Amino acid sequence: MSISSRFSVGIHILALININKESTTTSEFLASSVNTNPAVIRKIMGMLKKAGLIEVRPGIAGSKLTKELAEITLFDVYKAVNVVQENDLFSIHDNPNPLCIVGKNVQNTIEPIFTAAQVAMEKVLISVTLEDVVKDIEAKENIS
Amino acid sequence: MSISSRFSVGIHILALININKESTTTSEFLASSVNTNPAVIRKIMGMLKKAGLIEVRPGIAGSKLTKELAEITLFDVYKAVNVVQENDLFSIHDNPNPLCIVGKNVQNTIEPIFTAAQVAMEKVLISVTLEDVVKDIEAKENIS
DNA sequence: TTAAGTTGTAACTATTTTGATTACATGTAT
DNA sequence: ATACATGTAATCAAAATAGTTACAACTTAA
Repeated sequence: MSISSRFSVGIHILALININKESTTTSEFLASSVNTNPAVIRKIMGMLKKAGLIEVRPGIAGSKLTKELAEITLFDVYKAVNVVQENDLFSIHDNPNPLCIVGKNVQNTIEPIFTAAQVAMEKVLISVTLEDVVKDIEAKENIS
Repeated sequence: MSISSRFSVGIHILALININKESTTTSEFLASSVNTNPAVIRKIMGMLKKAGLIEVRPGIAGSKLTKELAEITLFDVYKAVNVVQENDLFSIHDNPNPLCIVGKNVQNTIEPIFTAAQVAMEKVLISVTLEDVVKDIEAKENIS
């Protein structure tokens, strides 16, 4: 099972809003770039808005970032689009048998390990900003 | 979305086979400790067997580990039970529009970042052995 | 003030995965 | 031969994903 593509779509949306900042970036325009439905885009934009990453207003076409690219990390996007809950990257089977030494203690033994693994992953996301992403997109474009 | 509990159940199974090594550990016994169905246990045991972590034979009750506890990492279990595919912890939306600078390049830009995040998580799993887990389970048991 | 265009959101759908369950063939040992 | 285990397939309900349609609410401009 994979983490929802809402995350990569969220990154795509934010990068494109920035790159396209001289024009108005509507959900329809974004949808044609992402290759999905405008309603899907609007739903994700609603999450990005709720997280304070973008400004969008009913009836008004377009949207813009509320912060500088360098001030938005991929972790911010990841949290915004709600793809992995706090301390819930790994699920642990519940109600193991408390009469068994293993059943009684596995959960408490495993949980901190799973948390550490999740945190290590999230730290990588914290270390990358949208500025890094956009610069890399532009660099790749110039090469090709 | 969370990573399947097959992983935590796999750890539970291996730990219990070891702790119970003086007796025979049947799928029914394991099922009662994990609190699930024996067929579920057998399916996961089949994966652990295929990965070379345990010995089980048709018709013969019980199973044992093929290696020392200290030689089995949680990463081995994680790979065995097939909960996350290689380079596929995060899914990326496909067929973005190649006529858009972002659509054309996001995938290639994002992929290495996602891979790095996944690897960071997996490194934590590599660093923990079943011996660590079993010792912690026993320590918790002695305290309580 | 009406018309056109956009966002916000709900409802519905197909697909996929999970985890549980039942059933039974296959294999082993007494 | 009987009893018991494992191996495995088929089936099911529940949950999440991603797409689609539809429409209300809002804004702007003619």
